Amino acid sequence: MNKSAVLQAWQGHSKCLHCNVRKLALFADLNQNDFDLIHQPITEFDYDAGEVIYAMTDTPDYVYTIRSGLVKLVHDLANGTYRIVRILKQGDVAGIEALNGTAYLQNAVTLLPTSVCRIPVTEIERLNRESPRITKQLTARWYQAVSDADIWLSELTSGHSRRRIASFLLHLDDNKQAEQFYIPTREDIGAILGITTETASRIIAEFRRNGWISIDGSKANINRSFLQELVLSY
Amino acid sequence: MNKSAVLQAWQGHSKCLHCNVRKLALFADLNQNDFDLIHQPITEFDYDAGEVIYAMTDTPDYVYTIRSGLVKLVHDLANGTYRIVRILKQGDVAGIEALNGTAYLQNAVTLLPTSVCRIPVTEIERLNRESPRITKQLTARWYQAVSDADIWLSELTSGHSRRRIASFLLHLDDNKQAEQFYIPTREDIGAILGITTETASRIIAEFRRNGWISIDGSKANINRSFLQELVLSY
DNA sequence: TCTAGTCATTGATTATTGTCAATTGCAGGT
DNA sequence: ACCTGCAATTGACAATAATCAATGACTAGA
Repeated sequence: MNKSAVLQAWQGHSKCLHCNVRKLALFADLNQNDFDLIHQPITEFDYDAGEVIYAMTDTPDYVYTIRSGLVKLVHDLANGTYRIVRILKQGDVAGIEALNGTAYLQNAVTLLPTSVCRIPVTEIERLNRESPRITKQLTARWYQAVSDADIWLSELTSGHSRRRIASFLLHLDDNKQAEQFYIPTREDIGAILGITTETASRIIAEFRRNGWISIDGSKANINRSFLQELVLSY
Repeated sequence: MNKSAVLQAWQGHSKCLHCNVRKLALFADLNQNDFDLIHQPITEFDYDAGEVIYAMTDTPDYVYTIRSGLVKLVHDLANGTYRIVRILKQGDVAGIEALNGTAYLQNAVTLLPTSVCRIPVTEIERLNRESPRITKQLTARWYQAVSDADIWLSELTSGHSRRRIASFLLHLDDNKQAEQFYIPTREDIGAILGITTETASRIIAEFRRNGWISIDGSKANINRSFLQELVLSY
């Protein structure tokens, strides 16, 4: 496992206000006065790909905002396998369940080099008591988590694996932030869709032969129409 | 579709305070003063089995608390099939996503005769602004929704169908509120686990022959140890 | 009690996926 | 350029699940 670097730790009001991803994130609606309410430091962390941001066994004291990069939420199963329940991108919140004080529901692991802001739960609770402007964003973030979970559950685990993979690729394409999107390893795709690595590999290789997807390393482009047709017909 | 009956509509403070399922529900921590803040009526509805409490296409103006009965959240897929993403029981909240104002994420359909309280979103928002006591419960309910979705996603859609069914039966047994638990139709079990009706039927019939489950109509009992072993080994 | 309708079960067959194993491709380090 | 190691792909075969079809069981009404 690689080492992570702490870039900056600051008293909330100094830098958050001018953060260039804030408009996407949990603090989108806060103003100068709100930031002055923050007592504990908000810390920025940088991770290499494959590092653990938090584990299920960690005390749930922080919520994380993703500044850049990509994060998978990994649920370990009793039989030694694992499932990936969501992928988070810039502006998304990881570990919002810490606000309930019980436990993190999954492990958060970076897929790419990733930068996050670590926000103490105590500060979010304080803001929620003393400023109305965080409340709407919190509701939106909870909604996002439930909505994503439900969509993954209903869309990505239904039908044959060919349909699931097509559906997942379309989902990645919908959420891409550049011309290409990051395509996970075949093993991770298997853990997302509930199929084996080999099945994932076979079908993606087939899509590639069909010209429905072009892959260069971990970047990919798709031809949406063929995949959309496949999703509907199966 | 059957007809539903409105039992009572009241100004919040009069009956909620003495409601016998309140301690389980969203209003668990509220006091007399909090109830006095409620302006719009909270209405109790009774449904027969198979009725729709709300549909995805409805305007998301209400959150529902389940007083008794059982409710399935049904996500319709583009290809005409459907998936069940959760089952809700007494004390659970249905439609919490209405608080984000966008849309209901699924259709809520009763599995048994069911009684609910319909709470206007405006009243929850008012309470959230004016009383701190609802905030903790709201967080807990959002957490519950995310947690349930993630558990269903990771535990119930992993492995072969024999394992999934065993896992689901254990889940039902964990959440039972009496000696027996309600076992869904084989079609619904299929829609929950992402398998066909026939496969669900075959495996449950097999479990029955093995003596791992006994079924009387829609009520069932299980022998946990055999099923637990199966979940771990697969 | 009889009957229509729905749900559950089972059989036969095909299609899909998992499993085990080998090979190929590719990136980083020397 | 040459290893080394991991990821991706492919093959062969077995296991599992879907599909199509029929039968049995049960329930609400007539």
